[in-house]
Amino acid sequence: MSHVTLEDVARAADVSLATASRALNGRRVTPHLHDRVLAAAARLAYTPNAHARALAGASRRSVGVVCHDVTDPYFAAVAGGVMRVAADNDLLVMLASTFRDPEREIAYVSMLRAERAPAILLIGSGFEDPRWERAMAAELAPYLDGGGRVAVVSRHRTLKVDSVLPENRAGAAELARALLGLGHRRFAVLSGPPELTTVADRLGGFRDELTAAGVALGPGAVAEAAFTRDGGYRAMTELLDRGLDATCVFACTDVMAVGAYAALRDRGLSVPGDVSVAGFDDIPVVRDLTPPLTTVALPLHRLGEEAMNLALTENTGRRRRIVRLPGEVVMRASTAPVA
Amino acid sequence: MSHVTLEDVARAADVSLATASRALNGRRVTPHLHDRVLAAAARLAYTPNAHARALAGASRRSVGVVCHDVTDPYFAAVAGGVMRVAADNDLLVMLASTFRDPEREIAYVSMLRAERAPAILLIGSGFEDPRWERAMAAELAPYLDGGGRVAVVSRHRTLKVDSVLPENRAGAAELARALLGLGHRRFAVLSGPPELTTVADRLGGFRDELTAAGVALGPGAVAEAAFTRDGGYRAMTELLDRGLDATCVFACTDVMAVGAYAALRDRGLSVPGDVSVAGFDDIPVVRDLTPPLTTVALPLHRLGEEAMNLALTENTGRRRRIVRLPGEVVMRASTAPVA
DNA sequence: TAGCACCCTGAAAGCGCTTACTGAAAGCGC
DNA sequence: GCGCTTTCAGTAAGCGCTTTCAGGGTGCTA
Repeated sequence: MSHVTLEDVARAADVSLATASRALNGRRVTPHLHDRVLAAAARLAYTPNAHARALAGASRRSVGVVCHDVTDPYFAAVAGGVMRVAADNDLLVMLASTFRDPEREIAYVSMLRAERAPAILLIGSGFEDPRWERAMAAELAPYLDGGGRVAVVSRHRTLKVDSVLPENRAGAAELARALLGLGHRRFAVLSGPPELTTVADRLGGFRDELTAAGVALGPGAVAEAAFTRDGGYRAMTELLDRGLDATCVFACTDVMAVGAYAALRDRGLSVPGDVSVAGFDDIPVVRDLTPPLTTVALPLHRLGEEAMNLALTENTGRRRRIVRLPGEVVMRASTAPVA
Repeated sequence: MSHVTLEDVARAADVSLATASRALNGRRVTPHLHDRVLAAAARLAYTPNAHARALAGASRRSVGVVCHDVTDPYFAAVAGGVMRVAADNDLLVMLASTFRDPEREIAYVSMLRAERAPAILLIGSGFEDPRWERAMAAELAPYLDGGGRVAVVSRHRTLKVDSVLPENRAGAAELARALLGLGHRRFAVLSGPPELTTVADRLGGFRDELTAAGVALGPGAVAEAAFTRDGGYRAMTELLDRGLDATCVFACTDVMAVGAYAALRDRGLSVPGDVSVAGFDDIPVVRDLTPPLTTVALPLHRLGEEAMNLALTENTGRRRRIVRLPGEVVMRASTAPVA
């Protein structure tokens, strides 16, 4: 496990350590020596030790990212934006998937802190648990004090850091209007874990708009489940078992809508013949479903890109920066006018 | 950007650096001092500097992973397996998405080498380009010599490292048999970039099995495109434009099959009424397509998990380890018997 | 030719941590 | 009670690199 060190290179090139370092880092060095160092480095297959560099004070080209689940198409898309920016800037991404475990999320932030990553990204809805919030804030505070930058995507309001926020509430409201415009008056909702802020926003925006139009969303019309395909399946099935009395179902995420399609199909119901279905996010696959899903399209890649932009640039102002990205309702064939 | 250091903790606890270090690392220390150190560390919100630790010789808990595109459901699923094992072992994952750029892949391996990651995973088909192969081998050799571990998933044979190999050839052959069993005799194939080894294996296995059954795959029956949804769309459209003369289309990856569905739909053709379609991989979404896609199911999560297992354990033998994971043909409604 | 400014190179001081190694104190048998 | 082992805290030596600082050429001006 012995590595070629800068000292080896310097010796091979018959120069001092300092010169070797300078040559490799593109500082001014006599061309002659410069070439000799580079040749020696290449010959010895020298790879600088990133730890030593970091310790000696060189700035690190890395970024830490914590998300719920890389497997989920939503996060995969956002992560895609992150990776794109990272690749364009030669950054190393330290990615952690917490599998939606709040404890693990904090543990990972701690690890990233230990790595002295200059920036940390938190991707995905926060947890509305005061204890968790306090713990996370405590973890982040010294990091921020130490000059670390933090950016969050679609994250709880109470974390006072730079944020990228999809306009969940407005998007859901707009979707509600569009659905009302199709003549729907009886709705059902597939909701996610109530402690997630995203749920509160989307459900809230949707419900408020209905209320404004004089349409009520009965307590039995909302089913909760995990933000997964199977969660959507279960929630839809539950609604069906309760005796669904709705012409339109709103799934808080597209992934849940996919499960809902399956549940409806298994019951022999057709979309949108028997019931219209709408989702949220516009993950890549939903346009290829049959029927293509009506949804609120979020610029998923941009969520990741903008977060990286926040994380990579110093916040010079005194206030936290917030990038709001609007969603756009995309009407597809999964929603039909009420007969 | 000044951080709390171990020295600060030691001073606060009124012990020596060594004692502080030992206490924090769980070495034997008088309980009294032990508690004092831990209390001081907590009070100061101390986070050890991972670089300093690594430099001083502590083993690193990290793994480097390079894949083509985290956005792709196939890689997302494999990465999911990787992240799961990482989470269970408290490992930090340094993930790079190369966006299918061979140069970038080598550049990332170099970065990972600089990070002194104890293990590197290469996920996704290799490039059959001798120059690239040589460059990659040159990059890997000193890393392996230095005690680094490398594991690859679904990767070129010529890279002499521990590998996890989905049985592409056998899987494609089995699929071909199943399709022949349905009575199909005229086939078309949506193929990927020919320099990818995965393509060679899947196409080769499929074609050989047809040949063995006395069925030929004409040159015009194969369309090449990128391993993406849009690639599948384009390849399918191209086949259609050529005047598709097949009862069954084999898409080398499920993602391409998704695009093929769309292309067929746009031409008003039905699956499997007008043409049967089969894919490969069994990415999560294909069972929710209409009709659900016949495919060769690979244990995607396990690909990632097994690779991690290889990467985390020392190869004690002298030969490289190979874990072969078989695919299983899953017949769904996208393929029908020939009338 | 002497003097001055400049540009490069090399020597050396850390960055924050782990870990021999050293040494003191305590426990044991005889 | 003396010399032995054992236990555990402290001292200090690096890990590999960047960077400051000092010194020695070089080219210029006077």
